[in-house]
Amino acid sequence: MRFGEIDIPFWEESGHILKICRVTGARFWTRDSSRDTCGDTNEDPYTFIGNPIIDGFENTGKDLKDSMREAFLTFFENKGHVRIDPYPIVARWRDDIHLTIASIADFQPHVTGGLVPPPANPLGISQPCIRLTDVAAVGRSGRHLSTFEMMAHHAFNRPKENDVVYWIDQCVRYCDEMLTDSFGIDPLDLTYVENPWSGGGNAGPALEVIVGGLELATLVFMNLEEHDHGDITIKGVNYREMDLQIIDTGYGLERFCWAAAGTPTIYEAIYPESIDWLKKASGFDQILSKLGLSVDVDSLLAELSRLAGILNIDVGTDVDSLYVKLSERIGETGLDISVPELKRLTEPLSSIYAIPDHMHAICNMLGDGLVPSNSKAGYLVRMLSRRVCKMKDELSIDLSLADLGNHHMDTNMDFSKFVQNREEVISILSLEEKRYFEMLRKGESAVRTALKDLPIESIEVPDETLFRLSEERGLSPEMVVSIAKAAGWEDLVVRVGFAADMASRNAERTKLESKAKTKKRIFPTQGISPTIREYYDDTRRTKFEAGLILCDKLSHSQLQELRLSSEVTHPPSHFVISDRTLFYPEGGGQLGDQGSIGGVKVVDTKIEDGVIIHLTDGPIDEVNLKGEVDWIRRKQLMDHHTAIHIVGGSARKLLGPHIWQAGSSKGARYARIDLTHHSRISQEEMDLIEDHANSIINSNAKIEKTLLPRSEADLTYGFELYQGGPPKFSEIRVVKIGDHDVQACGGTHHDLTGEIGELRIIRTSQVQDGVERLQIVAGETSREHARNQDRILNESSEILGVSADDLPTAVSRFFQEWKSQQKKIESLEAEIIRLRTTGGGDGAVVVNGIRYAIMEISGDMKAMMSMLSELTRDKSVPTLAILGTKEGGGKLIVACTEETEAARNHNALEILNTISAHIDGGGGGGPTMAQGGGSKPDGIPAALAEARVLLGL
RNA sequence: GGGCGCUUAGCUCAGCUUGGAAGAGCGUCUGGUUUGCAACCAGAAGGCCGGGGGUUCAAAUCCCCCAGCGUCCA
Repeated sequence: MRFGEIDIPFWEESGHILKICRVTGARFWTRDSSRDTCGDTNEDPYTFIGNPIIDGFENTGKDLKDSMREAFLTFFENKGHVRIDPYPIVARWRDDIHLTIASIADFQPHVTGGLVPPPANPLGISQPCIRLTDVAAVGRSGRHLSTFEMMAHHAFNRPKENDVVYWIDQCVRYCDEMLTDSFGIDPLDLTYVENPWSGGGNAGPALEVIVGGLELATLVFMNLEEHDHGDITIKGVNYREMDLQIIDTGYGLERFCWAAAGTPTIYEAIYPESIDWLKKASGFDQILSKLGLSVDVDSLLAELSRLAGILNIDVGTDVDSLYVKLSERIGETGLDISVPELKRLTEPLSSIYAIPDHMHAICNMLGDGLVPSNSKAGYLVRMLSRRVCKMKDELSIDLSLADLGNHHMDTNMDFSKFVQNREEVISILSLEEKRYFEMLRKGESAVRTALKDLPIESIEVPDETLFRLSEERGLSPEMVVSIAKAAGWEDLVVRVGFAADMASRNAERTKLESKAKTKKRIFPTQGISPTIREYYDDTRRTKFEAGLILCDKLSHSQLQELRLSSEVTHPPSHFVISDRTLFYPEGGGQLGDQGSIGGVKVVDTKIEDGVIIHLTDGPIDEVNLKGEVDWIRRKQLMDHHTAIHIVGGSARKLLGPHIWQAGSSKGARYARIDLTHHSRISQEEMDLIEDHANSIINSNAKIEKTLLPRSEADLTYGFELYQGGPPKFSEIRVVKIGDHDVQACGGTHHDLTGEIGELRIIRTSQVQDGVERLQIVAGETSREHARNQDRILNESSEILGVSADDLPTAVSRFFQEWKSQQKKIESLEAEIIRLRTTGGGDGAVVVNGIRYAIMEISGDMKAMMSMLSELTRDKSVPTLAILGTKEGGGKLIVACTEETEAARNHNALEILNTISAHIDGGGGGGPTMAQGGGSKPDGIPAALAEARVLLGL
């Protein structure tokens, strides 16, 4: 049997026969001996529209989803599966994806990698998921969703340990029984298509479960992992059998609902109220009646949905050519509609369908405490919000994004389960809409500037311009064209196929970027067992003894790859590895310890594969080492680290559950913490957080550090634990500060908060949109900071001769005076120039009707320029002026009155180039105006003298 | 995480490609005009061209670093 083929006793018992699909060539199993397509081809239209294939569900919308989910979970509970609560939609336990994209994602990589046991085995779950790869097709295809729930039953087997819950045969039996018995699907309608699955380093056989042209579920039997010497080769990659073999199923809740409701599109099955509401708000009925279609609208919609489902809409699909195809296909069914008519109907309709879907995703993400941003997961909420804003504007709906949010939460969600409160979600939506309008407003002038050289009668905007406006300003090609039309370019249209080109351009770029960078090993740590870490036992101990394992010189390339922090004052020359140590290696944002070991100085400490590396300023020649950690530095690092936890907890308490740690750094001089927050943190909020944090210090709360198994830690504290990022080990070190804050953390902390003394938040800044950085000093650095501030104040006020209290007023007064005096000097200089130039000025002679003004003046380039313009402006007095100044290394200007004898007879640039040699300089300009400078100011008189000789004066 | 862009008058923005006297519109002020106006006419004030380096005789303009803001992609 080849990989991917599935032959189980169930097939024969239940009367399934193996067939090859006439269209796709796929192997599939069916009970229907007359069937010759697998069910998922472009020749298999939906059969359930207007004719539900799932029985027993009368309702629609949220109620339908709730009862469908319950039916699924109950079925599997009755089959011995434990029901598990869904995980958050923001996948904070993973660092490879931002959002939960499948039920199995909940258990990756820790459970699927065998590091941690599953929460139950077997288990049933309905996991809300978000996938944005096909977001462009949502609302158009009739079946695509960005948010959906993946219902699933999972089992984790270890066949080598004789621990097998169930495998392929039993899994298919469960599936088949549920679909036919519980949901009343006609067994003859069911097909199981063999379609092996591989991805993310794993692979296995899989079955797609198709009913009525719709893929209702996928059953994956994950039993292979990538391995260089594996004996199974798939697509050129070698795989071997895994110790852990996983039943990974996925049943589309919304698709079940659709099949049970039989509505024209999936959207009407799950968001019926929202769609009716949006149709009313947008006057969709009027749009329809204006079209004056001769055909019945409902049957047209049903037909559209069936066809749009078959026509594959992918990212980058060219929508225009799709319309042409769609119109042709509808024509074949006897309905007559032109492409423009079709567009006018489906454009607003697809928005009405997509808005509830997008709002569902948005509310889920915000409810989970996600903050909109211009990068990472936060960008995904922003992108969806902007899509909704745009669709809503195009529909001319007089509702705000917040209105849509309120309606959606009322109609389609049970918001009580979310960490974020409803008011906060609404205020974030209002903020996002404001930002959207701001972007549009700024976009208008950007479009005008970008198009200013484009002829007004143009039909197309250059591709490059559209790409740039889209990437730099967030303006889609449609927006650009509509703005440009309003500004005068009335004939513009978006080039056919442009969207597809832009998508493929992005795809191309992404491909180039995805060259995986693997973390390189810097030190020869292979074969060395992990160093025994003694710094956790007693955080106050500074002296220890250890045995030497390895000491070697640091190579040049090692030094370069180390990326030492600025707190490392001496460059290291050697590295030392011992069997045990008290030195804390850089990790979790806390910098490495310093001190001494074996008689040499330790300038920094790193860790690689559990082996701790002391970076030293010299070699070690003894085997039994004595080490001592620099306690003053360590104490300061602990002050800062514990303070960061306290401040993070305080911010969370005061600002809300959307506050997450987005990064942190703790050095000896100061520490900082990056927090997700939707607005800038004000001075008042900063003060409140500081006060709250200091009250925690003053309460002298106990700091407990305990080691817990991952699953136990998850269960006890939830995902809030992982502020510092996804956990990497099966055991979690939990640092709990009284009742204030609890986090997974490997850093060194005090035992009591009072040991810090005091902390101060000295600065806030924005790292990126949606992420605020707080700079913190604690303990000794806090006092140092205060002293330093005092010193700056004292020195400044001493210079001005005022008291520190009067500093702001004094500085402002001096600045004002400085500005007005500058003005006065300028106007006085101008006055002097006027006086000198009226009446010809000194050194001016008139020859053949041309005035020659050649003189040295005292003043800068600017003064010289204004004098020059005084001299050469008046066309009734043709003038050649040559001015020089000794300032700035020597400057020369030559100019003649334009359009006069002076300009016809003389070339300013030639004169300048001849005389500028005297000041060792050069210059440039045109025939009527040239300027230059040099580096020998004393040559100015000689230069001017030569000019006189040159001109024969 | 990876790009790209922006920062110039109180506000909105040109100018940067190709270095050579800092611009427009709106707003403000003064004067004129008008029954009236989001009116018109004439004039004026208002700029560390984000900060710091560099190249150059000369930088808003070219190069590097930093900061703030925006945006796209993952």
